[in-house]
Amino acid sequence: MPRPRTPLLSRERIVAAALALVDAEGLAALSTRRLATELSVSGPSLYNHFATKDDLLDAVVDSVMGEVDLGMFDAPEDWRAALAAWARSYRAALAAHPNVVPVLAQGPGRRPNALRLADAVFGCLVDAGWPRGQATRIGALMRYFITGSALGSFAAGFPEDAGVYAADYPHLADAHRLAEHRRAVDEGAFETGLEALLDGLALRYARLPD
Amino acid sequence: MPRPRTPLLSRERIVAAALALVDAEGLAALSTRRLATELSVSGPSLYNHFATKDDLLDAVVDSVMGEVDLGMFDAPEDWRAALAAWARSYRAALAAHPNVVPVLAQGPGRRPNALRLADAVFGCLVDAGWPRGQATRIGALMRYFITGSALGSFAAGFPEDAGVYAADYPHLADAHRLAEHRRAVDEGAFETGLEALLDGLALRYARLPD
DNA sequence: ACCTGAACACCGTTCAAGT
DNA sequence: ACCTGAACACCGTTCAAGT
Repeated sequence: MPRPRTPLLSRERIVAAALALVDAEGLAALSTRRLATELSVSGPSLYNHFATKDDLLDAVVDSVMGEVDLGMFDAPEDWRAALAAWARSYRAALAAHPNVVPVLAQGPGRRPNALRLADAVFGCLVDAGWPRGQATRIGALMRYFITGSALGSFAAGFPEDAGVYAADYPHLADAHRLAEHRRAVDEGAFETGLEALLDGLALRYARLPD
Repeated sequence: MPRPRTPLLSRERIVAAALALVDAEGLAALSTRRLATELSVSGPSLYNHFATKDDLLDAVVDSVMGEVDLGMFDAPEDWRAALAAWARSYRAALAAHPNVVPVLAQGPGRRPNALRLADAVFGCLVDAGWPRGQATRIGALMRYFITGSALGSFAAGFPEDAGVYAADYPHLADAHRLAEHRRAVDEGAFETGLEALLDGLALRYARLPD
């Protein structure tokens, strides 16, 4: 059935299926052949819509970045509130798709939504009076913290098997129970870190010469 | 030449070669067959020393974690200074091997050096008087920030091609020059973030009931 | 115990062929 | 323009065979 009158595929359909696959089974499960099967199509068909698998992955990543709200930068009350709101929106978008974070954390590359995000954050900080050099560093360090917090659950990274800890790691005696509170631990750590970070930055802002 | 009298391989030799390969060409370049060739051995030979490729990768990751200094936790003067020294040592170890960070950021799993590290940090905070719940969150948020900062250079993530930014991303007009200052930007962002984070945490520590 | 070659079920990608 | 099957050079892993 070559060349159907109405195309079987579209970039949107491919990206959606790829994201679903990565969400459900991880980055390693995304193969062009597997994805094609999922779309009821033969492997090479995808190459009519994307030049390479990396190209496709770029589109998947940028579709996740597109979910980040940037509205708070349109008419920011103050930089701290805008940054906090943006950080929470950013983290929520990434936490919904943790398996793509390693790719997206490599930097914006040429992905439009990633560049738009970087532009908005930097612009807000400079408009608020931060020197350009400092604004760059703050954009970077916020990204460090947010991507790091979405890269994988802290709590889920510890084995539930209590036997792992006994004797060798005395302070981790209760670590096997982290899984129960997985969500609360991760969310609490993010909120604590975000507020601490903003407090620390506010101290520096107050010291800025004007 | 099967079964030489002195073994051709050892776990150490394999891990060292794998790390060198990942450092030089990235995670994607690490294949069992390629690694075997590098070691002048046939592909399946590796399976005498590691059960699977994932097993081998675990050993590679833990060898990097082993480079992190934990000595500052032996007799810590104060939690803040110890945490700062540890964070810098941790980041330096990861920044030397950025390509393995996505793997290691998934959590400690059953890797001994990763568990030892988590144990030392948590123990230091609890000994300093932090409540256990807070100590857990601080351990998590520090890891978020440190792994995020080592996951990929912020500066290097922006294309050097100035044409990418023109018109569409007005605030990023100078982003193409980030590459020149790559190291300074990344280091400056890490230091600013670390100090801000610790300042913010110190504020909370001062408010702790005793 | 530790290495080998052969084999299996997979990959990403190219390309000529179809309509 | 958009899909197909065949083909190429790769994967991770198993296994029987060697010493």
